[in-house]
Amino acid sequence: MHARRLVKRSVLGSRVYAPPGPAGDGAPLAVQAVKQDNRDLSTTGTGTTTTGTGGTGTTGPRRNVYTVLLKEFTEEEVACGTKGPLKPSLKQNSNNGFGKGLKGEAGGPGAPEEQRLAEGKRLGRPLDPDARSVSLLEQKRKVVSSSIDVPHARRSEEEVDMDKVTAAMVLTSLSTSPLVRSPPVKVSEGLSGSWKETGSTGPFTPSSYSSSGGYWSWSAPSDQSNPSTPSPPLSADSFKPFRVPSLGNGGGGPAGPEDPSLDDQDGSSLLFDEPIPRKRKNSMKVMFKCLWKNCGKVLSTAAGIQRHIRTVHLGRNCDSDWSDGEEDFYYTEIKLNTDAADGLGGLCPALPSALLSPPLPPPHPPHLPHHPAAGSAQPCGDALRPPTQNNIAVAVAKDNHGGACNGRLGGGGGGGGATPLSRSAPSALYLIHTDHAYQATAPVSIPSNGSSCGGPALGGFTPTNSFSISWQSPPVTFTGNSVSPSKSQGFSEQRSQTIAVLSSPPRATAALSRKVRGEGKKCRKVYGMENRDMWCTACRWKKACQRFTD
DNA sequence: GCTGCCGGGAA
DNA sequence: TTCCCGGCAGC
Repeated sequence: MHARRLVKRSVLGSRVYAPPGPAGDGAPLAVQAVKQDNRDLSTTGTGTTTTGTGGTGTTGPRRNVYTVLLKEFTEEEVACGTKGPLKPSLKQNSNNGFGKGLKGEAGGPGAPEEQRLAEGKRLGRPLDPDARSVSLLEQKRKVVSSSIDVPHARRSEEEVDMDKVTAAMVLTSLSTSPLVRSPPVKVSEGLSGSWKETGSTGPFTPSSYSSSGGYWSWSAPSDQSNPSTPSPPLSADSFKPFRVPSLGNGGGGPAGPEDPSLDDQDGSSLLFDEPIPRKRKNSMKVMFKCLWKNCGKVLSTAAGIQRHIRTVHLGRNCDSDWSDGEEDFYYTEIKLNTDAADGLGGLCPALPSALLSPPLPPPHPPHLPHHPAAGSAQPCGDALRPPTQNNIAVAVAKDNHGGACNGRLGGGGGGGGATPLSRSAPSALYLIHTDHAYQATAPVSIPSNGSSCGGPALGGFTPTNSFSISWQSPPVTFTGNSVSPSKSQGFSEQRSQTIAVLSSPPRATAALSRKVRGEGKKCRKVYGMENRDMWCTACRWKKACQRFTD
C-alpha cells in the first residue's frame, strides 16, 4: 500500500526543466529510475535528485534501491522521440492518452502483472512479496518512467513544452504544496495514465473546466483504482488552484501555496482548511478570455473559447472537437463577481483604492508564449525561462500570478491581463478576497525586496515571490516584488499613505480635537443636580455646555 | 472622585 | 433628531 503510494507519487517519467544556469539552461530533463541492487540508500548520489522509492517494504531482506536520475535530453530527443529513453513513451503515448500510453507500454510481458497487481491491491489481496515484487517493481519502474505524457501525435515544440511545464509543475507541487499531501498521489498517475483521457473514458473525472484536458487536473475522484488513498474526492473547485495552466486567475505560483490570490478563496481555504463561503463562490461568474494578441474575445464557456482559439488562432478545423490542450494556454479564466454587495465595494478596502488607481498601461493582451514583452518585463524569474515560443511555463506562471492579483493589478505590466474586460470588470480584483475584519484594522506591510523583477503580470508576481495574505489575522504581508518598477513606486507610495491613514490612531486625533475642558461655570455647577431641568440641553445630555461656554 | 464632554446607541 | 448613557480624560 505504502509502496504503491510511493510509486504513484513518484516523479518518474516526468520531464522537468533544470533551473536556468550554466548546467541546465532549461534543457528538458527526464526523471528516470535506475535500479541499484543492494545499495545503501545513502549512497545514491549520482542523480540530481535521489529518493528511495517504493519497494523497500515489499522486497524482503534484499533491498533494491532505485536512484532517480534527472536525465538530460536534447530538444530533438524530446520533440521527435527518435532516440533516447523517452522514445518509448513518446511513441506509445502518441496515440492520444496516457492511459493508452500506459497500456501500450505495459503491453509487454509485464502488463498483465501490473494490472493484476493493481487489482490485487484494490481487492486487498496480499501480494507475493518475493521475486514477484521485484519484477513488479521493475515493471512498474518501466511503466512509470516511460509513461511520460505525450498528448498527441502532433508533437510540436509547444506540446513538448506543455509537457515539460506540466512535469515541472507537478514536481513543484510535490515539493512545495502542502495540498499535495494527499492529492499528489494522483499526479504521477495522472501524468502517466489518464491525463488525456479525462474527458472520456479514463478514471479521471474531468474537472468542471477541463473540457479539453489540455491542462492537468487533480480532480480525480476517489481514484477507483487506488483504494489506498482515503482522501475524499475533491471538488472541482477545490482544485482550482492547481488548474493553473488553464486558469488565468489562478492564484499564484505553479502550485499552491504561493498563490494566494485570486483563487485565494479557494486556495486559502485549501491551505488553511477553511470552509469556503458559499455566497462568494456562487457570486462568481466565470468567463473565459482569449489571450491571443489583439483578440481578447470573451466567452462564457471553456469549450467556446477553446473552439474559438482552435479555429481562429490556431487555424484548426473547427469541425474537430479534438483538442490537444494547446488552446488552454491561450485563454484565461476570469471571474466576475456578480454579487454587488460582496463585490468591489467589499473588496476594495482590502486593496486601498489608491492601489487601484494607477494609470493602466495600454491594453496589452498577455500573449503568453509569443509575447516578447513578457520576457523583458521579468528578467528575474529563476523559474521562468526567457519568453520563447517554447516557454509556456512563462505563460502559465504569468497567467497565474496575474490571476492571483488579477484584475487591475494583474492587468498591469508587461503582459498582464489588461484587457478590456479585465479593466472594465472589477472581477479580476475580486480574486483577492478579504475579510472585513482584515480590511478594517489590518496593518498592511508590504516588504518588497525591491529586486529587479519588475513584475510583468499585473503586479509582477513571479513564482519566486511569496505573496501571503492572512485572512484570519489583520497583518497582511506581501513579500517579494509585487509590482513593476515604475508602478511599484506609485503603488508603494500610495499604499504607504493609505496605510498611514488607516493606522492613524483615532484616539490621537480625538485627543487633539477634544474640546478643552471648560473651567468656567457650567449648568451643573450653577444649578446643581437638583435643578437639572434648568440645565442646558447639552449639559443634560452630557454634552459640551452651550450655555456657559468658555 | 468629580466633572466635562465625546462617541454612540436607542427611540 | 432627540434623548440618554458609557466611558475617557482633565482636574
